[in-house]
Amino acid sequence: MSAIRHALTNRREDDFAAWYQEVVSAADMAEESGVRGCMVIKPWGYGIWERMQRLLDARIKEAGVQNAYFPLFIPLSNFEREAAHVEGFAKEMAVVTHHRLIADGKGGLIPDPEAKLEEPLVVRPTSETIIGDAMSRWVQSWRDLPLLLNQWANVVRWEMRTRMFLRTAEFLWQEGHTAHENAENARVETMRALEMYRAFAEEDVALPVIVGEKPENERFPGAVETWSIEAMMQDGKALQAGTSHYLGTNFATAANIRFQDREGSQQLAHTTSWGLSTRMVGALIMTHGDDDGLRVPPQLAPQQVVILPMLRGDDGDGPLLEYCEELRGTIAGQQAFGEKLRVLLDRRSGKAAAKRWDWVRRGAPVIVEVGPRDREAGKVSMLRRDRLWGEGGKPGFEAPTREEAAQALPGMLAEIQSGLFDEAAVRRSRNITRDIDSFDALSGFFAEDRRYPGWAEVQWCRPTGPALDAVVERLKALKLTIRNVPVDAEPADGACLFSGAPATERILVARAY
RNA sequence: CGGGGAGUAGCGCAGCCUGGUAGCGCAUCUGCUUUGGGAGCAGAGGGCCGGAGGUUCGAAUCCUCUCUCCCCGACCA
Repeated sequence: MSAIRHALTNRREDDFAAWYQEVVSAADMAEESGVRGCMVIKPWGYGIWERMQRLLDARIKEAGVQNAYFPLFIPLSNFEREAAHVEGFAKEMAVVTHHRLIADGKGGLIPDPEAKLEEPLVVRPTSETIIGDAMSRWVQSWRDLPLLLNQWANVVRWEMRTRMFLRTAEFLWQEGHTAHENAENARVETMRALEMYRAFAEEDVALPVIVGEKPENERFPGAVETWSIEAMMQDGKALQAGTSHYLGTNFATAANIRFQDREGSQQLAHTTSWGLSTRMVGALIMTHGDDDGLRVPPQLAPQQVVILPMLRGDDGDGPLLEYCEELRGTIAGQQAFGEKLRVLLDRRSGKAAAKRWDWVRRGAPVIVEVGPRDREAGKVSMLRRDRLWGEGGKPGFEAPTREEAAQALPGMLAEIQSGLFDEAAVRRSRNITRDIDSFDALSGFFAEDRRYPGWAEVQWCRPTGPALDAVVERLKALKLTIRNVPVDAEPADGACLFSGAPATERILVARAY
Protein backbone atom coordinates (compact mmCIF):
# COMPACT_ATOMS: atom_id res chain seq x y z
CA MET A 1 0.00 0.00 0.00
CA SER A 2 1.22 3.46 -0.79
CA ALA A 3 1.26 6.31 1.68
CA ILE A 4 -0.50 8.49 -0.85
CA ARG A 5 -3.60 10.18 0.45
CA HIS A 6 -5.74 10.67 -2.63
CA ALA A 7 -8.06 13.61 -3.17
CA LEU A 8 -11.09 11.39 -3.83
CA THR A 9 -12.64 8.73 -1.64
CA ASN A 10 -13.59 6.34 -4.44
CA ARG A 11 -11.00 4.42 -6.46
CA ARG A 12 -11.51 3.69 -10.13
CA GLU A 13 -10.66 0.05 -9.67
CA ASP A 14 -13.08 -0.42 -6.75
CA ASP A 15 -16.24 1.18 -8.08
CA PHE A 16 -15.93 2.94 -11.40
CA ALA A 17 -19.53 4.26 -11.40
CA ALA A 18 -19.19 5.75 -7.91
CA TRP A 19 -15.80 7.19 -8.84
CA TYR A 20 -17.31 8.82 -11.93
CA GLN A 21 -20.03 10.51 -9.92
CA GLU A 22 -17.55 11.67 -7.35
CA VAL A 23 -15.42 13.31 -10.03
CA VAL A 24 -18.44 15.12 -11.46
CA SER A 25 -19.23 16.66 -8.07
CA ALA A 26 -15.72 16.94 -6.60
CA ALA A 27 -14.42 18.66 -9.73
CA ASP A 28 -17.35 21.05 -9.44
CA MET A 29 -18.62 20.24 -12.92
CA ALA A 30 -22.34 19.62 -12.50
CA GLU A 31 -25.08 18.75 -10.05
CA GLU A 32 -28.58 17.37 -9.97
CA SER A 33 -31.36 19.79 -10.82
CA GLY A 34 -34.45 18.22 -9.30
CA VAL A 35 -35.83 17.65 -12.78
CA ARG A 36 -35.55 14.06 -13.88
CA GLY A 37 -32.53 13.48 -16.08
CA CYS A 38 -31.60 17.14 -16.27
CA MET A 39 -28.45 18.60 -14.74
CA VAL A 40 -27.07 21.96 -13.78
CA ILE A 41 -23.72 22.43 -15.48
CA LYS A 42 -21.54 24.48 -13.14
CA PRO A 43 -18.93 27.02 -14.26
CA TRP A 44 -15.96 24.67 -14.34
CA GLY A 45 -17.86 22.00 -16.27
CA TYR A 46 -19.45 24.53 -18.57
CA GLY A 47 -16.07 26.21 -19.08
CA ILE A 48 -14.75 22.92 -20.43
CA TRP A 49 -17.76 22.62 -22.73
CA GLU A 50 -17.20 26.21 -23.91
CA ARG A 51 -13.63 25.30 -24.81
CA MET A 52 -14.94 22.31 -26.76
CA GLN A 53 -17.41 24.57 -28.50
CA ARG A 54 -14.77 27.12 -29.41
CA LEU A 55 -12.33 24.58 -30.83
CA LEU A 56 -14.92 22.51 -32.67
CA ASP A 57 -16.74 25.58 -33.95
CA ALA A 58 -13.50 26.82 -35.50
CA ARG A 59 -13.12 23.50 -37.30
CA ILE A 60 -16.74 23.64 -38.49
CA LYS A 61 -16.34 27.15 -39.86
CA GLU A 62 -13.04 26.23 -41.47
CA ALA A 63 -15.03 23.76 -43.57
CA GLY A 64 -17.29 26.53 -44.83
CA VAL A 65 -20.26 25.51 -42.68
CA GLN A 66 -22.37 28.40 -41.38
CA ASN A 67 -24.07 28.59 -38.01
CA ALA A 68 -27.80 29.24 -37.76
CA TYR A 69 -30.50 28.59 -35.20
CA PHE A 70 -33.75 26.66 -35.57
CA PRO A 71 -36.70 26.40 -33.17
CA LEU A 72 -36.82 24.24 -30.08
CA PHE A 73 -40.41 23.29 -30.96
CA ILE A 74 -41.30 21.22 -33.96
CA PRO A 75 -44.90 20.96 -35.22
CA LEU A 76 -46.04 17.36 -34.82
CA SER A 77 -47.06 17.15 -38.48
CA ASN A 78 -43.59 18.23 -39.51
CA PHE A 79 -41.98 15.60 -37.32
CA GLU A 80 -44.25 12.84 -38.62
CA ARG A 81 -42.95 12.86 -42.16
CA GLU A 82 -40.03 10.41 -42.07
CA ALA A 83 -41.25 6.98 -40.94
CA ALA A 84 -37.99 5.44 -39.70
CA HIS A 85 -37.11 8.66 -37.92
CA VAL A 86 -40.48 8.66 -36.14
CA GLU A 87 -40.08 5.04 -35.13
CA GLY A 88 -36.67 5.79 -33.64
CA PHE A 89 -37.65 8.78 -31.57
CA ALA A 90 -41.40 8.59 -30.87
CA LYS A 91 -40.90 6.70 -27.59
CA GLU A 92 -38.84 9.44 -25.99
CA MET A 93 -40.46 12.72 -26.94
CA ALA A 94 -41.47 15.66 -24.79
CA VAL A 95 -44.73 17.14 -26.10
CA VAL A 96 -46.18 20.61 -25.61
CA THR A 97 -49.97 20.64 -25.67
CA HIS A 98 -51.05 23.86 -23.94
CA HIS A 99 -50.00 27.48 -23.97
CA ARG A 100 -51.48 28.80 -20.73
CA LEU A 101 -51.92 27.90 -17.07
CA ILE A 102 -54.87 28.66 -14.83
CA ALA A 103 -55.51 28.33 -11.10
CA ASP A 104 -56.89 24.95 -10.12
CA GLY A 105 -58.78 26.46 -7.17
CA LYS A 106 -56.54 24.62 -4.69
CA GLY A 107 -53.63 27.02 -4.78
CA GLY A 108 -51.95 25.32 -7.71
CA LEU A 109 -51.82 25.71 -11.45
CA ILE A 110 -53.01 23.46 -14.25
CA PRO A 111 -52.88 23.72 -18.05
CA ASP A 112 -55.90 25.70 -19.19
CA PRO A 113 -58.22 23.34 -21.09
CA GLU A 114 -59.28 26.39 -23.10
CA ALA A 115 -55.68 26.92 -24.18
CA LYS A 116 -55.03 23.60 -25.83
CA LEU A 117 -52.84 23.80 -28.93
CA GLU A 118 -54.58 22.85 -32.14
CA GLU A 119 -51.48 20.97 -33.14
CA PRO A 120 -49.10 19.69 -30.44
CA LEU A 121 -45.48 20.75 -30.62
CA VAL A 122 -42.70 18.31 -29.91
CA VAL A 123 -39.46 19.38 -28.28
CA ARG A 124 -36.66 18.58 -30.73
CA PRO A 125 -34.78 15.35 -30.08
CA THR A 126 -32.70 16.38 -33.14
CA SER A 127 -33.55 18.81 -35.92
CA GLU A 128 -33.49 16.95 -39.23
CA THR A 129 -37.17 17.52 -39.83
CA ILE A 130 -37.42 21.20 -39.06
CA ILE A 131 -34.17 22.05 -40.80
CA GLY A 132 -35.29 19.96 -43.75
CA ASP A 133 -38.39 22.12 -43.87
CA ALA A 134 -36.24 25.26 -44.12
CA MET A 135 -33.98 23.64 -46.67
CA SER A 136 -36.95 22.88 -48.89
CA ARG A 137 -37.56 26.62 -49.11
CA TRP A 138 -33.93 27.62 -49.44
CA VAL A 139 -32.95 25.09 -52.07
CA GLN A 140 -34.36 25.80 -55.52
CA SER A 141 -31.47 25.42 -57.91
CA TRP A 142 -28.26 23.41 -58.10
CA ARG A 143 -26.60 26.79 -57.52
CA ASP A 144 -28.00 26.75 -53.96
CA LEU A 145 -26.00 23.62 -53.21
CA PRO A 146 -24.22 22.55 -51.22
CA LEU A 147 -26.07 24.11 -48.31
CA LEU A 148 -23.90 23.74 -45.23
CA LEU A 149 -25.51 24.54 -41.87
CA ASN A 150 -24.75 23.94 -38.22
CA GLN A 151 -26.50 24.82 -35.01
CA TRP A 152 -25.44 24.77 -31.38
CA ALA A 153 -28.50 23.83 -29.38
CA ASN A 154 -30.10 21.84 -26.62
CA VAL A 155 -32.18 18.78 -27.44
CA VAL A 156 -34.44 16.57 -25.34
CA ARG A 157 -34.79 12.82 -25.37
CA TRP A 158 -36.92 11.32 -22.59
CA GLU A 159 -34.39 8.68 -21.58
CA MET A 160 -35.40 5.98 -19.12
CA ARG A 161 -32.04 5.81 -17.43
CA THR A 162 -29.80 8.84 -17.22
CA ARG A 163 -26.25 9.55 -16.11
CA MET A 164 -24.53 12.91 -15.74
CA PHE A 165 -23.10 14.00 -19.11
CA LEU A 166 -23.28 10.49 -20.58
CA ARG A 167 -27.01 10.28 -21.07
CA THR A 168 -29.17 13.15 -19.89
CA ALA A 169 -32.74 13.93 -20.89
CA GLU A 170 -31.69 17.37 -22.04
CA PHE A 171 -28.23 17.78 -23.50
CA LEU A 172 -26.22 20.32 -25.41
CA TRP A 173 -24.66 19.64 -28.78
CA GLN A 174 -23.96 20.87 -32.23
CA GLU A 175 -25.79 19.38 -35.15
CA GLY A 176 -24.55 19.89 -38.67
CA HIS A 177 -27.05 19.59 -41.52
CA THR A 178 -26.01 19.74 -45.14
CA ALA A 179 -27.69 19.28 -48.52
CA HIS A 180 -25.89 18.28 -51.71
CA GLU A 181 -26.47 17.74 -55.41
CA ASN A 182 -25.69 14.06 -55.39
CA ALA A 183 -24.84 11.06 -53.26
CA GLU A 184 -21.13 11.34 -53.86
CA ASN A 185 -20.91 14.92 -52.60
CA ALA A 186 -23.02 14.10 -49.57
CA ARG A 187 -20.85 11.10 -48.76
CA VAL A 188 -17.75 13.26 -49.03
CA GLU A 189 -19.29 15.67 -46.51
CA THR A 190 -20.25 12.79 -44.20
CA MET A 191 -16.64 11.67 -44.16
CA ARG A 192 -15.31 15.20 -43.81
CA ALA A 193 -17.36 15.71 -40.66
CA LEU A 194 -16.21 12.34 -39.36
CA GLU A 195 -12.56 13.23 -39.91
CA MET A 196 -13.19 16.60 -38.26
CA TYR A 197 -14.49 14.78 -35.17
CA ARG A 198 -11.47 12.47 -35.16
CA ALA A 199 -9.09 15.41 -35.27
CA PHE A 200 -11.04 17.30 -32.62
CA ALA A 201 -11.16 14.28 -30.32
CA GLU A 202 -7.52 13.36 -30.71
CA GLU A 203 -5.91 16.79 -30.94
CA ASP A 204 -8.12 18.87 -28.66
CA VAL A 205 -9.65 16.37 -26.23
CA ALA A 206 -6.56 14.11 -26.26
CA LEU A 207 -9.01 11.27 -26.80
CA PRO A 208 -7.84 8.48 -29.11
CA VAL A 209 -10.74 7.20 -31.20
CA ILE A 210 -11.52 4.46 -33.68
CA VAL A 211 -13.23 5.71 -36.80
CA GLY A 212 -15.67 3.42 -38.51
CA GLU A 213 -19.08 2.69 -39.91
CA LYS A 214 -21.92 1.58 -37.66
CA PRO A 215 -23.59 -1.72 -38.50
CA GLU A 216 -27.10 -1.60 -39.96
CA ASN A 217 -28.79 -2.21 -36.59
CA GLU A 218 -27.04 0.76 -34.97
CA ARG A 219 -27.89 3.30 -37.64
CA PHE A 220 -29.45 6.67 -36.87
CA PRO A 221 -33.21 6.46 -37.51
CA GLY A 222 -33.67 7.49 -41.12
CA ALA A 223 -30.01 7.26 -42.15
CA VAL A 224 -28.55 5.31 -45.04
CA GLU A 225 -25.14 5.14 -43.41
CA THR A 226 -24.02 6.03 -39.89
CA TRP A 227 -20.37 6.54 -38.99
CA SER A 228 -18.88 7.03 -35.55
CA ILE A 229 -15.80 7.71 -33.52
CA GLU A 230 -15.50 5.29 -30.62
CA ALA A 231 -13.39 5.83 -27.53
CA MET A 232 -12.33 3.40 -24.81
CA MET A 233 -13.06 4.43 -21.23
CA GLN A 234 -10.86 3.43 -18.29
CA ASP A 235 -13.21 0.58 -17.37
CA GLY A 236 -12.78 -0.89 -20.83
CA LYS A 237 -16.20 0.11 -22.07
CA ALA A 238 -16.76 1.88 -25.37
CA LEU A 239 -18.31 5.30 -25.75
CA GLN A 240 -19.59 6.70 -29.01
CA ALA A 241 -18.14 10.20 -28.99
CA GLY A 242 -19.50 11.60 -32.23
CA THR A 243 -21.50 10.49 -35.27
CA SER A 244 -21.90 11.45 -38.88
CA HIS A 245 -24.75 10.28 -41.10
CA TYR A 246 -25.34 10.04 -44.81
CA LEU A 247 -29.11 10.38 -45.04
CA GLY A 248 -29.52 9.71 -48.75
CA THR A 249 -32.72 11.28 -50.04
CA ASN A 250 -34.83 10.03 -47.12
CA PHE A 251 -35.25 13.37 -45.42
CA ALA A 252 -35.25 15.25 -48.73
CA THR A 253 -38.20 13.12 -49.77
CA ALA A 254 -40.01 13.73 -46.49
CA ALA A 255 -39.38 17.49 -46.51
CA ASN A 256 -39.48 17.87 -50.29
CA ILE A 257 -35.99 19.30 -50.71
CA ARG A 258 -35.86 19.54 -54.52
CA PHE A 259 -33.79 21.54 -56.92
CA GLN A 260 -33.51 22.09 -60.62
CA ASP A 261 -30.31 20.45 -61.81
CA ARG A 262 -27.88 21.56 -64.51
CA GLU A 263 -30.05 19.90 -67.17
CA GLY A 264 -33.21 21.56 -65.93
CA SER A 265 -34.91 18.59 -64.32
CA GLN A 266 -36.08 18.33 -60.70
CA GLN A 267 -33.85 16.31 -58.34
CA LEU A 268 -34.00 15.37 -54.69
CA ALA A 269 -31.12 16.67 -52.61
CA HIS A 270 -28.89 14.27 -50.69
CA THR A 271 -28.47 15.31 -47.08
CA THR A 272 -26.15 14.61 -44.16
CA SER A 273 -26.22 15.29 -40.45
CA TRP A 274 -23.52 15.01 -37.80
CA GLY A 275 -23.45 15.69 -34.09
CA LEU A 276 -21.23 15.88 -31.05
CA SER A 277 -22.63 16.50 -27.57
CA THR A 278 -21.87 17.25 -23.92
CA ARG A 279 -21.39 13.51 -23.69
CA MET A 280 -17.84 14.33 -24.75
CA VAL A 281 -17.38 15.83 -21.28
CA GLY A 282 -18.22 12.40 -19.84
CA ALA A 283 -15.69 10.84 -22.20
CA LEU A 284 -13.12 13.32 -20.96
CA ILE A 285 -13.76 12.36 -17.33
CA MET A 286 -13.66 8.62 -17.93
CA THR A 287 -10.54 8.86 -20.08
CA HIS A 288 -8.36 11.37 -18.25
CA GLY A 289 -9.66 11.29 -14.69
CA ASP A 290 -7.62 9.59 -11.97
CA ASP A 291 -7.98 8.81 -8.27
CA ASP A 292 -7.38 12.48 -7.44
CA GLY A 293 -10.12 13.83 -9.68
CA LEU A 294 -10.24 15.19 -13.20
CA ARG A 295 -7.24 15.95 -15.39
CA VAL A 296 -8.23 18.46 -18.04
CA PRO A 297 -6.15 18.52 -21.22
CA PRO A 298 -4.62 22.02 -21.48
CA GLN A 299 -6.45 22.72 -24.74
CA LEU A 300 -9.76 22.38 -22.89
CA ALA A 301 -8.85 23.80 -19.49
CA PRO A 302 -10.75 26.99 -18.65
CA GLN A 303 -7.68 27.86 -16.58
CA GLN A 304 -4.44 26.21 -17.64
CA VAL A 305 -2.38 27.60 -14.80
CA VAL A 306 -3.59 28.48 -11.31
CA ILE A 307 -1.43 30.59 -9.01
CA LEU A 308 -1.96 30.08 -5.28
CA PRO A 309 -0.29 32.65 -3.03
CA MET A 310 0.45 31.46 0.51
CA LEU A 311 -1.41 34.25 2.24
CA ARG A 312 -0.98 34.71 5.96
CA GLY A 313 -3.21 37.65 6.64
CA ASP A 314 -0.27 39.87 7.62
CA ASP A 315 1.92 42.60 6.14
CA GLY A 316 3.67 40.10 3.90
CA ASP A 317 0.54 39.49 1.82
CA GLY A 318 0.80 42.75 -0.13
CA PRO A 319 4.25 42.15 -1.60
CA LEU A 320 3.44 38.49 -2.14
CA LEU A 321 0.31 39.31 -4.14
CA GLU A 322 2.29 41.86 -6.10
CA TYR A 323 4.87 39.21 -6.92
CA CYS A 324 2.11 36.81 -7.97
CA GLU A 325 0.39 39.46 -10.06
CA GLU A 326 3.63 40.09 -11.94
CA LEU A 327 3.92 36.35 -12.49
CA ARG A 328 0.35 36.19 -13.71
CA GLY A 329 1.05 38.97 -16.18
CA THR A 330 4.18 37.30 -17.47
CA ILE A 331 2.42 33.96 -17.93
CA ALA A 332 -0.62 35.59 -19.55
CA GLY A 333 1.72 37.13 -22.10
CA GLN A 334 2.83 33.69 -23.22
CA GLN A 335 1.17 31.58 -25.88
CA ALA A 336 0.41 27.90 -26.17
CA PHE A 337 -1.52 26.16 -28.96
CA GLY A 338 -1.71 29.53 -30.75
CA GLU A 339 -3.68 31.20 -27.94
CA LYS A 340 -2.77 33.29 -24.94
CA LEU A 341 -2.26 31.26 -21.81
CA ARG A 342 -5.24 31.15 -19.49
CA VAL A 343 -3.97 31.80 -15.99
CA LEU A 344 -5.83 32.50 -12.76
CA LEU A 345 -4.48 34.12 -9.63
CA ASP A 346 -6.59 32.62 -6.86
CA ARG A 347 -6.73 35.48 -4.35
CA ARG A 348 -9.18 33.82 -2.00
CA SER A 349 -7.96 33.86 1.58
CA GLY A 350 -7.13 30.59 3.19
CA LYS A 351 -4.14 28.32 3.10
CA ALA A 352 -2.67 27.55 -0.31
CA ALA A 353 -2.23 23.93 0.70
CA ALA A 354 -5.97 23.59 1.30
CA LYS A 355 -7.00 25.36 -1.88
CA ARG A 356 -4.54 23.30 -3.86
CA TRP A 357 -6.71 20.20 -3.56
CA ASP A 358 -9.69 22.02 -5.02
CA TRP A 359 -7.67 22.64 -8.15
CA VAL A 360 -6.24 19.14 -8.16
CA ARG A 361 -9.76 17.72 -8.12
CA ARG A 362 -10.85 20.13 -10.87
CA GLY A 363 -7.84 19.07 -12.89
CA ALA A 364 -6.14 22.38 -13.65
CA PRO A 365 -3.05 21.30 -15.64
CA VAL A 366 -0.50 23.31 -13.67
CA ILE A 367 -0.65 24.68 -10.13
CA VAL A 368 1.88 27.29 -9.05
CA GLU A 369 2.16 27.96 -5.33
CA VAL A 370 4.07 30.97 -4.16
CA GLY A 371 5.18 31.71 -0.60
CA PRO A 372 7.26 34.46 1.00
CA ARG A 373 10.42 32.39 0.69
CA ASP A 374 9.79 31.85 -3.02
CA ARG A 375 9.35 35.56 -3.41
CA GLU A 376 12.62 36.31 -1.66
CA ALA A 377 14.45 33.73 -3.78
CA GLY A 378 12.70 34.83 -6.99
CA LYS A 379 11.22 31.35 -7.32
CA VAL A 380 7.88 29.52 -7.41
CA SER A 381 6.68 26.05 -6.42
CA MET A 382 5.23 24.31 -9.43
CA LEU A 383 3.04 21.22 -9.53
CA ARG A 384 1.97 19.38 -12.68
CA ARG A 385 -1.42 17.69 -12.48
CA ASP A 386 -0.21 14.84 -14.70
CA ARG A 387 2.73 14.19 -12.37
CA LEU A 388 1.04 14.91 -9.10
CA TRP A 389 2.83 12.52 -6.78
CA GLY A 390 6.54 12.70 -6.04
CA GLU A 391 8.69 10.84 -3.55
CA GLY A 392 7.25 9.54 -0.29
CA GLY A 393 3.61 10.01 -1.19
CA LYS A 394 3.94 13.78 -1.31
CA PRO A 395 2.99 16.16 -4.13
CA GLY A 396 5.88 16.41 -6.57
CA PHE A 397 6.74 20.09 -6.48
CA GLU A 398 9.49 21.63 -8.54
CA ALA A 399 11.13 24.95 -7.72
CA PRO A 400 12.12 26.90 -10.81
CA THR A 401 12.71 30.64 -10.83
CA ARG A 402 9.79 32.79 -11.77
CA GLU A 403 11.25 33.44 -15.22
CA GLU A 404 12.07 29.80 -15.83
CA ALA A 405 8.55 28.82 -14.85
CA ALA A 406 6.91 31.32 -17.19
CA GLN A 407 9.14 30.29 -20.07
CA ALA A 408 8.64 26.59 -19.47
CA LEU A 409 4.85 26.72 -19.37
CA PRO A 410 3.99 26.68 -23.09
CA GLY A 411 6.14 23.62 -23.66
CA MET A 412 4.93 22.02 -20.47
CA LEU A 413 1.28 22.43 -21.45
CA ALA A 414 1.96 20.94 -24.87
CA GLU A 415 3.71 18.04 -23.15
CA ILE A 416 0.77 17.47 -20.79
CA GLN A 417 -1.63 17.54 -23.74
CA SER A 418 0.30 14.94 -25.71
CA GLY A 419 1.10 12.94 -22.59
CA LEU A 420 -2.59 12.50 -21.80
CA PHE A 421 -3.23 11.36 -25.35
CA ASP A 422 -0.33 8.91 -25.28
CA GLU A 423 -1.40 7.46 -21.96
CA ALA A 424 -4.93 6.86 -23.27
CA ALA A 425 -3.67 5.49 -26.59
CA VAL A 426 -1.34 3.01 -24.89
CA ARG A 427 -4.07 1.87 -22.56
CA ARG A 428 -6.42 1.37 -25.48
CA SER A 429 -4.04 -0.57 -27.69
CA ARG A 430 -3.12 -2.77 -24.75
CA ASN A 431 -6.79 -3.61 -24.36
CA ILE A 432 -7.86 -4.40 -27.88
CA THR A 433 -7.47 -8.04 -28.78
CA ARG A 434 -7.35 -9.16 -32.39
CA ASP A 435 -6.75 -12.88 -32.05
CA ILE A 436 -10.25 -14.12 -31.23
CA ASP A 437 -11.44 -16.52 -33.91
CA SER A 438 -14.43 -18.29 -32.38
CA PHE A 439 -17.57 -17.33 -30.55
CA ASP A 440 -16.47 -19.46 -27.57
CA ALA A 441 -13.21 -17.55 -27.39
CA LEU A 442 -15.22 -14.34 -27.49
CA SER A 443 -17.40 -15.54 -24.58
CA GLY A 444 -14.30 -16.41 -22.64
CA PHE A 445 -12.68 -13.08 -23.31
CA PHE A 446 -15.72 -11.23 -22.03
CA ALA A 447 -16.41 -13.59 -19.11
CA GLU A 448 -18.27 -11.90 -16.28
CA ASP A 449 -15.39 -11.88 -13.83
CA ARG A 450 -13.11 -9.95 -16.13
CA ARG A 451 -12.93 -6.50 -14.69
CA TYR A 452 -11.46 -4.72 -17.65
CA PRO A 453 -12.25 -6.81 -20.72
CA GLY A 454 -11.51 -4.10 -23.26
CA TRP A 455 -12.47 -4.56 -26.89
CA ALA A 456 -12.24 -7.33 -29.44
CA GLU A 457 -11.71 -6.85 -33.14
CA VAL A 458 -13.16 -9.86 -34.91
CA GLN A 459 -13.97 -10.91 -38.45
CA TRP A 460 -17.44 -11.35 -39.88
CA CYS A 461 -19.29 -11.54 -43.18
CA ARG A 462 -21.58 -8.53 -42.72
CA PRO A 463 -24.92 -10.31 -42.46
CA THR A 464 -28.12 -8.35 -43.00
CA GLY A 465 -31.76 -8.67 -41.95
CA PRO A 466 -32.63 -11.69 -39.78
CA ALA A 467 -29.06 -13.04 -39.94
CA LEU A 468 -27.78 -9.78 -38.47
CA ASP A 469 -30.53 -9.84 -35.84
CA ALA A 470 -29.35 -13.29 -34.79
CA VAL A 471 -25.77 -12.05 -34.41
CA VAL A 472 -26.96 -9.06 -32.41
CA GLU A 473 -28.91 -11.39 -30.09
CA ARG A 474 -25.93 -13.65 -29.51
CA LEU A 475 -23.77 -10.67 -28.65
CA LYS A 476 -26.46 -9.23 -26.43
CA ALA A 477 -26.36 -12.36 -24.29
CA LEU A 478 -22.75 -11.37 -23.52
CA LYS A 479 -23.82 -7.74 -23.03
CA LEU A 480 -21.84 -6.87 -26.13
CA THR A 481 -22.54 -4.56 -29.02
CA ILE A 482 -20.91 -4.00 -32.36
CA ARG A 483 -19.27 -0.59 -32.08
CA ASN A 484 -18.25 -0.05 -35.67
CA VAL A 485 -16.38 -1.35 -38.68
CA PRO A 486 -13.03 0.41 -38.30
CA VAL A 487 -11.84 2.05 -41.48
CA ASP A 488 -8.22 1.39 -40.55
CA ALA A 489 -8.62 -2.32 -39.81
CA GLU A 490 -6.68 -4.91 -41.78
CA PRO A 491 -8.59 -6.66 -44.57
CA ALA A 492 -10.40 -9.85 -43.55
CA ASP A 493 -8.39 -13.03 -44.04
CA GLY A 494 -10.32 -15.67 -42.12
CA ALA A 495 -13.76 -17.01 -41.31
CA CYS A 496 -16.78 -15.14 -40.02
CA LEU A 497 -16.95 -15.54 -36.23
CA PHE A 498 -20.70 -16.09 -36.38
CA SER A 499 -21.35 -18.10 -39.53
CA GLY A 500 -18.02 -19.66 -40.41
CA ALA A 501 -18.34 -18.33 -43.95
CA PRO A 502 -15.43 -16.41 -45.45
CA ALA A 503 -15.17 -13.09 -43.62
CA THR A 504 -15.46 -9.83 -45.50
CA GLU A 505 -14.37 -7.30 -42.88
CA ARG A 506 -13.42 -6.72 -39.26
CA ILE A 507 -15.69 -5.28 -36.57
CA LEU A 508 -15.12 -3.91 -33.12
CA VAL A 509 -17.08 -5.64 -30.36
CA ALA A 510 -17.34 -4.23 -26.83
CA ARG A 511 -19.48 -3.40 -23.84
CA ALA A 512 -20.67 0.15 -24.23
CA TYR A 513 -22.15 3.18 -22.53
C1' C B 1 -40.75 1.17 -17.76
C1' G B 2 -39.73 -3.73 -14.21
C1' G B 3 -36.66 -5.36 -9.77
C1' G B 4 -33.63 -3.56 -5.68
C1' G B 5 -31.56 0.54 -2.64
C1' A B 6 -31.65 5.65 -0.93
C1' G B 7 -33.44 10.89 0.17
C1' U B 8 -32.14 14.07 7.68
C1' A B 9 -27.13 21.12 7.85
C1' G B 10 -22.87 22.72 2.05
C1' C B 11 -20.74 17.23 1.89
C1' G B 12 -20.73 12.23 4.25
C1' C B 13 -23.83 9.82 7.70
C1' A B 14 -26.50 8.15 12.61
C1' G B 15 -31.42 8.41 14.67
C1' C B 16 -36.65 5.18 12.36
C1' C B 17 -37.63 -1.33 14.25
C1' U B 18 -39.83 0.22 19.94
C1' G B 19 -43.56 7.93 18.07
C1' G B 20 -42.08 12.40 23.06
C1' U B 21 -39.15 19.50 20.89
C1' A B 22 -32.77 16.92 15.79
C1' G B 23 -27.46 14.52 16.39
C1' C B 24 -22.15 13.20 14.72
C1' G B 25 -17.78 13.94 11.41
C1' C B 26 -15.92 17.15 7.69
C1' A B 27 -16.79 22.01 5.79
C1' U B 28 -18.33 27.32 7.31
C1' C B 29 -17.86 31.68 10.86
C1' U B 30 -15.21 33.98 15.34
C1' G B 31 -11.01 34.03 18.63
C1' C B 32 -6.22 32.33 20.06
C1' U B 33 -2.05 29.46 18.65
C1' U B 34 0.56 27.67 14.32
C1' U B 35 3.05 28.88 9.62
C1' G B 36 6.44 25.57 3.10
C1' G B 37 2.91 21.71 2.14
C1' G B 38 -4.48 18.72 2.90
C1' A B 39 -2.86 22.85 10.79
C1' G B 40 -4.36 22.68 16.37
C1' C B 41 -7.56 24.20 20.39
C1' A B 42 -11.98 26.67 22.01
C1' G B 43 -16.56 28.67 20.82
C1' A B 44 -20.57 29.80 17.30
C1' G B 45 -23.97 29.72 13.14
C1' G B 46 -26.65 26.58 9.95
C1' G B 47 -32.01 21.67 9.05
C1' C B 48 -40.31 23.23 8.81
C1' C B 49 -35.85 15.40 8.44
C1' G B 50 -37.61 15.33 -0.47
C1' G B 51 -43.10 16.73 -1.05
C1' A B 52 -48.53 15.92 -0.09
C1' G B 53 -52.20 13.52 2.62
C1' G B 54 -53.49 10.28 6.85
C1' U B 55 -53.20 7.87 12.02
C1' U B 56 -52.11 10.15 16.91
C1' C B 57 -52.53 14.43 22.50
C1' G B 58 -47.86 14.32 19.80
C1' A B 59 -44.65 11.95 13.52
C1' A B 60 -37.82 12.30 10.98
C1' U B 61 -39.97 7.72 13.18
C1' C B 62 -46.25 4.36 11.67
C1' C B 63 -49.71 4.19 6.92
C1' U B 64 -50.93 5.90 1.71
C1' C B 65 -49.66 8.57 -2.54
C1' U B 66 -45.96 11.28 -5.12
C1' C B 67 -41.08 13.47 -6.73
C1' U B 68 -35.81 12.80 -7.25
C1' C B 69 -31.20 10.01 -7.16
C1' C B 70 -28.19 5.29 -7.33
C1' C B 71 -27.54 -0.07 -8.92
C1' C B 72 -29.35 -4.22 -12.18
C1' G B 73 -32.49 -5.12 -16.41
C1' A B 74 -35.32 -3.50 -20.74
C1' C B 75 -34.81 0.67 -24.07
C1' C B 76 -31.37 3.89 -26.49
C1' A B 77 -28.58 9.14 -30.85
